[in-house]
Amino acid sequence: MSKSTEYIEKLRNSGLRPTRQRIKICELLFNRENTFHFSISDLTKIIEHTCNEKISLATVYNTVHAFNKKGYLKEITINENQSYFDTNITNHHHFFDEDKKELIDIRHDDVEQIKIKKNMPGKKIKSVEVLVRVASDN
Amino acid sequence: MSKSTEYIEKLRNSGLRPTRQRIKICELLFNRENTFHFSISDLTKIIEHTCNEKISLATVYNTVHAFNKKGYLKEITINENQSYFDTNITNHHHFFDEDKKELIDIRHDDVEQIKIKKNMPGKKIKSVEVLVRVASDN
DNA sequence: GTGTGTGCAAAAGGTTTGCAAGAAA
DNA sequence: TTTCTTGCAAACCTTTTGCACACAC
Repeated sequence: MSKSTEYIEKLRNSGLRPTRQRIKICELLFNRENTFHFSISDLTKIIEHTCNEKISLATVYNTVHAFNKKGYLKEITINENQSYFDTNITNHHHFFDEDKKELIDIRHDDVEQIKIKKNMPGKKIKSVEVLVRVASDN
Repeated sequence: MSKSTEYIEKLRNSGLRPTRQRIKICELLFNRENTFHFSISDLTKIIEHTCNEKISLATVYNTVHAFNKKGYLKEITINENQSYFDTNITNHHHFFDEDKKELIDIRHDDVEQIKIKKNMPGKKIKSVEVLVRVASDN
């Protein structure tokens, strides 16, 4: 089965119509060896550079949010005045390189079990996110 | 020594001129029992409601950033499309209540030592931030 | 008086929205 | 044909900027 057919199925299975735009974005995001961290503006630049087909900004936003909602992407929590997303949806953490403004995955196994000795009555823990900010030694 | 005099000293000691605006913002932020989490728009609303004196938006931004730089405030990392700050500058973590969109401090002691088994060559760890997202049980 | 800080309005940057036209089912 | 999706432009919100005026020292 070709990648493209796979994406069409994937979209259809989650109730999203497989449009040209969504398939293209699937290819750009998920046809990769490694985890991919990106902002919407990163993604639109990639779209512009890798294809003749143009996708409107609103559609890129729609699509990324739809994928996030369906669990194909994970939003990353850093304060950089714009949203970042991650194609690695497994439970893991991040280094944030303050110099290069770059995110690096920390495998879940590379962080020892985090124990919170306090809880919030009536509330359930949805996620535990660790962000390790790093910068040049000097 | 009155609170106000205290703030004047504090400002002067860190090289900030004690202006009317800065003193007022000190009073609103630091004259509190508990930790205070806020966005700039929260703070401007408070200024509007608690005093006749008006402070321009640009000055609020300037002041909060100056206080952050001097270490009187700490910026909090959550993705809410606007910056949040914390008057608790000690090393600690947060719950984020997804229902009420509210931050709650987790004392440093309430989280067991976080060990990262991997490191970034040539980089120094600046901070380790844990965000625990919680939501209603049902 | 000198240098810093403030206020205003404009601009910038990211994101959302409303709506008409187009594509999928 | 019905429903969902796209594209565009305008609107929105937060944050930053430039500059003249005011204030602290």
